[in-house]
Amino acid sequence: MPELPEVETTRIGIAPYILGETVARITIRNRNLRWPVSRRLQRELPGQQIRKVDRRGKYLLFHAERGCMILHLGMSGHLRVLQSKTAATAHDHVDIEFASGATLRFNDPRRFGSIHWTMKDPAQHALLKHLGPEPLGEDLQGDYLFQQSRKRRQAVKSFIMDSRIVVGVGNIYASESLFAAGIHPQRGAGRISLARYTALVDEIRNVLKLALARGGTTLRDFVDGDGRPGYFRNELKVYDRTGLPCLKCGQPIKQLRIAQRSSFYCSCCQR
DNA sequence: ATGCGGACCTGTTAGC
DNA sequence: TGCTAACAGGTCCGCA
Repeated sequence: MPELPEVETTRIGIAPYILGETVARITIRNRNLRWPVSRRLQRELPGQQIRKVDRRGKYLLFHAERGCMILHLGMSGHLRVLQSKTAATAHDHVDIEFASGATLRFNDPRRFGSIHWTMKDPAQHALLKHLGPEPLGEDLQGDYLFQQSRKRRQAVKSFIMDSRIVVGVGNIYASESLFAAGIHPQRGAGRISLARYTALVDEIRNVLKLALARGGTTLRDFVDGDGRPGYFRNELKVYDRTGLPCLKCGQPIKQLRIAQRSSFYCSCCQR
């Protein structure tokens, strides 16, 4: 479900309801997410106020007074704020209940998501420590990608989806930004010029920003913290458009698998 | 060191 | 219509 725009849409959607609120209780119905939900979270977060809701890559950071809850939505995870008592349904694994009566509910059918608790600087957490720069910040520049990619034979699509290189570029937006930049997804990362990486960085930003403005992409089931779908699906130029005419040249969009992920491109517009 | 495949899960869809 | 296989928005780990 979520790439960076969906995670950010979720953050923006839920933050107003939980900022400044005090956690009253945490109910865990199924602890077995990608990693077991820590018992320390359940023990230590109640009684604390949520001071800030941040995002790092696709991780959401809930800063409390003493400690930080780190949450990843995985492939199918979803957060909602419920204003009143609502019966749990299938895959409602964790509830963070607030003194106000509101509940932050984590639902995740595939359980690829995870929830962690740290009392240190979350940036030093093992899962966050080695993350690359944010694509919407100043640190991501064409020359950075150019330098990092030298001597790498890996497909450029896998390269930009590597969170150690840059965070937040998932399978949809990798295909979309490579199309916009006119780069073939299978081209070796080390065989792309500085000028083309500069163009690619621009397109990664454009695609992510537009997706964010549309509230993310809803393919099947993504909804934001208020239950609304995202509308970026209407803007997709290549993703899931196999066989349909390229919107630039009219040739049919092609599909191939790169590192076990479906990849979409136009063989005429992308080299 | 880099890069690949496998693994973790359930739900939906395509194809026979 | 019903069964089965393939696939799905992520990413860590272990092995070559």
